[in-house]
Amino acid sequence: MLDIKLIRERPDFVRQRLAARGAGDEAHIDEVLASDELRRKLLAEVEALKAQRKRVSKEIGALMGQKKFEEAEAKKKETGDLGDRIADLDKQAAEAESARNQLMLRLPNLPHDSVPPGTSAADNPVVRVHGEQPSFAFKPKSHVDLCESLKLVDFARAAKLSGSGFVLYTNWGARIERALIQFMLDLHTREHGYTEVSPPYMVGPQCLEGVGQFPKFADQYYAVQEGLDAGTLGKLYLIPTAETPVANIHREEILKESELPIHYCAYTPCFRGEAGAAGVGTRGIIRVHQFDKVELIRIVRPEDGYAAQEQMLANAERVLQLLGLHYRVVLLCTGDMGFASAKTYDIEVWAPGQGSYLEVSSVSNCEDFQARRMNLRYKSESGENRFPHLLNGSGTALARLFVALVETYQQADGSLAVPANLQPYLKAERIQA
RNA sequence: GGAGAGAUGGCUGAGCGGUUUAAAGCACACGCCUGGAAAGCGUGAGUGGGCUUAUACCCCACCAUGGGUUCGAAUCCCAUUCUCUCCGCCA
Repeated sequence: MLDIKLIRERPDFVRQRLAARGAGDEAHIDEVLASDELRRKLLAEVEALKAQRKRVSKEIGALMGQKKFEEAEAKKKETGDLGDRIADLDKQAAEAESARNQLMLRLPNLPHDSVPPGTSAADNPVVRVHGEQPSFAFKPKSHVDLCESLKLVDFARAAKLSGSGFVLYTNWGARIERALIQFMLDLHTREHGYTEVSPPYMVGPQCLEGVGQFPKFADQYYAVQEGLDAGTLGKLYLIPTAETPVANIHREEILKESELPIHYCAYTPCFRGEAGAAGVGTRGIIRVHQFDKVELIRIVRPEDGYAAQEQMLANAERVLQLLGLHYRVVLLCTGDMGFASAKTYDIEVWAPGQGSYLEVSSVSNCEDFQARRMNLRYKSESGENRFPHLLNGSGTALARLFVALVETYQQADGSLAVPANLQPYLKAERIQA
């Protein structure tokens, strides 16, 4: 959520930054300002009436205490219709506030100054490239074929269980998945200073609203219903990312400045409806309804936000470096950034069988956008309550990492070499059919 | 799912229609006292919003949440949520 004071005081600046996203959100600023002004006008009116009611009620109390009942009755008549007028104005003010907030919840974050202008992924500058595309003496196969031949994934039976877009990892496939999760959690907790948490995989809608997934993108996620009780539908949602529960851990709290920075990492499965995405990259496990991910979250002081983002990016890159994978880092342009983010880097890993880069990590600084939505604050040394910066980054997403790993380490004989840093976890140097 | 108890500021905890402007204690900040500290004494201090150049005044709201009764609700009524104890079911 943007700061209403900023919108009031610098509406042109806000419009200009929203326009940079190219989604037309700047058109709503006038509506926000109108409902905000109406709300304040109504508040001034109703609060004056409440002050009056309070004063008279106190006088009535005093008269009752002195047993002057007749005078008290007279006073009661005086305030007779005050209650109704207050109730009416209260309702109007609440409606104006609600209208303003509904609009505000649908406004995305303002892009940071350092974000390049652009309209699509084609405009994202490459920040750096790590390593080189591996060369093969043979034509590298797709992970789909490798998973079939090495029996890492059973696509047909996954579809039998859950329909398309789901993965049944089998035998070494399941063990690789687990090894990767364990490897990443160990790296981030032991070497990068994150505290591991294991959150619920279902959360209430306020958590999705807190990080900016609701209300605008409510059609993207799985709502849960308990048994056959339709009344429970929408009380809980399957998490689309660990960011949803973990970033919300301290919602509505006032932290001490000395508690910052907070670093969390979490493994969770992620569930995404991907409405409207049918047919797009659906072959294999590149785009699926359920995938695993190790997520990094930081809660930091505003002045530390952008330095923390660079560190998080480095933390995520380290995963790919240790696995010996070729990747590049891109900086998302204004038109390609997510709703809540002020600045986002993507890490794209090379998948030789696909002949393309796959997004495995997205590292965002949401500044105070999410903190405002979830009312998360910290008390500064000087005693004022401030909104911290919230950062999230994948460290990294599985499925696509699995694809890159399998396609990169495939051998001429159809077997799979295990990268050195994964061998202690898999207790194997090579996997064959 | 059944029965009972409960939810008050950072924490503990009183208040159960109108001198409550939410007592008191702990913790916190500042001051006095002291050689320094402790103790003692004094003062201050919650959150959000409105008005405002203002972090100054003043005003409004907030005692789990949402409704209701009343001139007036932390207090009475209803619903909901959550916590605890016991029973049932259960990995």
